[in-house]
Amino acid sequence: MQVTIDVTRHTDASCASRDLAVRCTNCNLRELCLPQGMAQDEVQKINGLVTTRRRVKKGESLQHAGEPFKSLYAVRSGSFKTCIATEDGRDQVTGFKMSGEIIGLDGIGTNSHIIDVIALEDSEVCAIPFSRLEEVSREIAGLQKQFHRIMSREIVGEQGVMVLLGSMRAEERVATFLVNLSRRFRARGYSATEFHLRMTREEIGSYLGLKLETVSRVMSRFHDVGLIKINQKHVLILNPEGLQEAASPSTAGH
Amino acid sequence: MQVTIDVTRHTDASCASRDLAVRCTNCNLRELCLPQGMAQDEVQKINGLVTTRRRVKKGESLQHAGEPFKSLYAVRSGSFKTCIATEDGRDQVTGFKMSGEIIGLDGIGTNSHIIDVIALEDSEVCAIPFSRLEEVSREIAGLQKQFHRIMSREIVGEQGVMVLLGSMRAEERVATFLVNLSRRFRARGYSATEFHLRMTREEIGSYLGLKLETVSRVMSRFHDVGLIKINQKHVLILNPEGLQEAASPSTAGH
DNA sequence: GCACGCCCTTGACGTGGATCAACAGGCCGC
DNA sequence: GCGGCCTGTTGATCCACGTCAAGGGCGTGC
Repeated sequence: MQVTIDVTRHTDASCASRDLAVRCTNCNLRELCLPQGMAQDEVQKINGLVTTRRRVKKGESLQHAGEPFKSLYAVRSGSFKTCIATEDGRDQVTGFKMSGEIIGLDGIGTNSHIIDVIALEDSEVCAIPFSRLEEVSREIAGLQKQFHRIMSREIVGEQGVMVLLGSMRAEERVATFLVNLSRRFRARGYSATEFHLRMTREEIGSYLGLKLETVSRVMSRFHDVGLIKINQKHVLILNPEGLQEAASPSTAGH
Repeated sequence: MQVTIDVTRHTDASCASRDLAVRCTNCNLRELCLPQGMAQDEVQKINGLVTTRRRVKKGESLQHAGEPFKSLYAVRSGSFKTCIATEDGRDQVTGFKMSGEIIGLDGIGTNSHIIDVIALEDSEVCAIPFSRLEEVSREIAGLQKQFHRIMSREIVGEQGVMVLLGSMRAEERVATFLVNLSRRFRARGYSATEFHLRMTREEIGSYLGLKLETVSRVMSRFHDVGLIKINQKHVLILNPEGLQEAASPSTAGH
């Protein structure tokens, strides 16, 4: 009886058995996450970096704006939205984070977070104490390099969003969003053409600088012209090339 | 005769005498630039980081998208715009860089630049070979920390622009832009209320996600209601609080 | 199994900023 | 000093998206 219960626990918690829990070496996300591109022996040296796992229930927050910055988090499972609340009451979604992605880089500059991070589903993260990360990356050049790459890619990704917000029309924004999600799902071994949106139309709209009605309308239009099949949060991409084309119109135009 | 010429050179190039040229220790920008917040003895150790100065004439480019990434640049004098050209022909200004600010962080992730950087006036930069920066920051914790801070602030700054582009109206965008410029001029010891725009209306519009006509109209409106006095590129801020209020409306509303 | 609330969809209408167009001022080369 | 070009201003019109409103599907708790 006792035994049965333990086993169930291990199963539901995936590879959450105490010892393996904090090992990057054995993590199936290592090629998406912090250890990506690092040599095998280097990865072993960073096993100790992750001190704790943390579970965050749907709707709960992982970090709050204003809190002191201590740790970065690597998403182990589930997904999150990152939001900024401005002084004047605006609240905007600035990104969605999936497994293997790093959260908390906003806190480094001022030692306190400026971004709220909220779980879109029951999720789990690996906490990486930042002072340890800095120490270890002074010793392991591969870790240092990889951390710099991650920050730089964050910067580049945001520039992409700036272009989206600054110069794309509603249809292009939504198409770009779907293509981007599709790529990220594929990179994680999921279907690139069929997936479940974890966020509401309002959250998508906030991220894309559109109102939820516009997001809904554009998706319906894509559905009507046969680019996708969409039913509430379930998405099926019927014509990936067409969607890509809708995301950056003139690309295939020449 | 020979002597006279040398002296003139030194004057015009500011502190550009060969030895001092590459010294962060003596640079009057050290509290805005890479050495900011570092201990005196640490700053001495990074003197050697800057190997070369580079002059860039107005309209010339400092780096081009697609070029291999070798160095970061610290703006020594003058100013730049950073632009992304997307595959589908869009070209958007993603930022303006002033003295003390670091350029080139976009290249770290992929080892090649994705951003074009163009001088808005005759300018000068300090080149910081990135491999040297990584080496030295493994030895000097203060440099490592400061470099991480700079990257993090870049990320946070871009999130601010995302909020601007995603949820602000035209007047708020322009007001925010002017307030931001004002702060940066003040931080550099210039007047916060009277300055010269180095960029055109079109460049401002591209950055703010507006058309040049809209930028012009909004500025004229600000002029008419007495917030600013604007004549072509010359700006005089008459009512800083009012402008701040226009930038985030409900802030002072409660 | 029913009722409530949340999320999504769809329609009708309004508007902020884009577009199109004309013109004016400043700067540069000749 | 003059003409051409680039940049900026301003007006008239248009349209993409926002706003307002109604209704429907689906999950959840009692």
